[in-house]
Amino acid sequence: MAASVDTSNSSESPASALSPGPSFRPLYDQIKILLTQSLVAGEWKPGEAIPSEMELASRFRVSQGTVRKAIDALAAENILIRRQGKGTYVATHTEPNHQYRFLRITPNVGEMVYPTSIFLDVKRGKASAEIARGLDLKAGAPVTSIHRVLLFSAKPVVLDEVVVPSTKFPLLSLEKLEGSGDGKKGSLYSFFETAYGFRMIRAEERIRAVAADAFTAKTLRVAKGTPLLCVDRIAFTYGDKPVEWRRGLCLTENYSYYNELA
Amino acid sequence: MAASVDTSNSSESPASALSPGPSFRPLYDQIKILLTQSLVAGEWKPGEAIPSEMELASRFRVSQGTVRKAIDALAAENILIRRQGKGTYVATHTEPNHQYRFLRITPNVGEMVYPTSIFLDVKRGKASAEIARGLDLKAGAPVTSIHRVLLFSAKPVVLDEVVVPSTKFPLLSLEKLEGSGDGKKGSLYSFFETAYGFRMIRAEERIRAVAADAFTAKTLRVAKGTPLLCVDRIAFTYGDKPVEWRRGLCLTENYSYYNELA
DNA sequence: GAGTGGTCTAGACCACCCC
DNA sequence: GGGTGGTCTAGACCACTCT
Repeated sequence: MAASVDTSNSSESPASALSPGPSFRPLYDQIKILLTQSLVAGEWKPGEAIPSEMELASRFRVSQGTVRKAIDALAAENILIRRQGKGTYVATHTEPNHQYRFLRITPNVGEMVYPTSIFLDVKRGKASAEIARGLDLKAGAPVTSIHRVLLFSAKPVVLDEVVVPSTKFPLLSLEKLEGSGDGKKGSLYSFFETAYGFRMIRAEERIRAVAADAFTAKTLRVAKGTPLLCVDRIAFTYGDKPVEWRRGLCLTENYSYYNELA
Repeated sequence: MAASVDTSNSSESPASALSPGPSFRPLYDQIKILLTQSLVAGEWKPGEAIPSEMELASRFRVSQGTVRKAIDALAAENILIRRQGKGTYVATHTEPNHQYRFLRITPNVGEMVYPTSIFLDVKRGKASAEIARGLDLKAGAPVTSIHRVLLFSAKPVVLDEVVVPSTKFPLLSLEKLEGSGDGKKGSLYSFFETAYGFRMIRAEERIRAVAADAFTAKTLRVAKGTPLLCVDRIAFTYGDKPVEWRRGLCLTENYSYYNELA
């Protein structure tokens, strides 16, 4: 117990000796870190409720308002979800709302439609230099790659290659992917969460335009050389650790990549 | 004065009769709206400081904490900027930090580099159906379009077409664009702000892959048919009013569109 | 030192959910 | 009715900037 906080916020204790030092850490920031640690440690699992603000306040020996501000920050990052009158929950890709949180491919016209997956194969191999760099692995480290096609309104639109470190995702196979409840429908992240306990909280993407090669063209049923979006993604879990590398080749005839700039 | 607020927050007053009605508007939300109105009315101009939290609190007859929460929201939307010890300022595209806030084209490797503009021409014409829809105009309304090339490290990378309603941007010409202090360097939005008082606060983009046509290919010095990113953008001012339509054709050999998903 | 934003507290009360 | 998040207040104190 007695998990109280560094209330003596004076000049001492550089904490981790980085840049000259902020030499000042707001209390709510320390609380936020403690909450994140509990999340990483698995104290509260995705979908579960965390303790009430009052309880956390007394546990950390701060006021409710301070806990509140810490939770606000985590909620803004989509790591926690507040539900008035019920409690605060650990976000999960399993819920319908958050199933496709990272999906930016949308129809050019009409209502949103969500894709279904067709898995082509699952292979084990060695990380290329590019992938090793992105996933923070040694070059040549064992990785597992998944190939799939995304169907929108029953038509093939995206050819995906998904690469994860084999050590973190053991026993990954076609059967396991298709056997899982949310195989065809439901995002991969939902599967990663339930099957391996990895929750993705953030991702970075780089988009380029490329010409379809023979295989891709055939898979997406277009002419070789057709311009496609090439979307490279790195996804991160708690603690900003990269876990997944992904390359999507996307036909943008009837769909496009939507983005809001603020 | 006496600009006080609807403190009687009871069930009455549907305000604008939309969905069944939230029938509850937090005080800070009303304050936020009042602040936005002052912004729209030009009471405080881009770059200027707004009154202190204390002063606003007494003006609106609420506590400092409530004003604070309203300002927090506007700061999160990049509409206001807080500076500890100095005051709260109206955000502007003029400042170096915010000059390229909406620019997502970044080098594949190495440090960020910012583009310079070469203006090709400025023409007046009528809004196409697509543009009229995007800018919320009548089809055929008078519009002014700017063509420019963006040079990164002195090499042509983007061919831009920028369309704005002529009524809102009168007397727009090549000379005016190039004569302005920030003609070649500096974003267009900086120019729009100083020359016409329009500040862009938000934008929506749709990205597709296309093949370069003859003119574009020549301009970007690549082969006709080269795959390019086609980035369509609509930019909005205060009150979410669309003001600018833009289409950028982007060579993604050494540059790519970067995006963070959270 | 005066003024501004930033943190923290303690307590009252409201809106929502579920029993 | 009791619990949870959400709003609002009033006041104390801290950190930063400028003069």
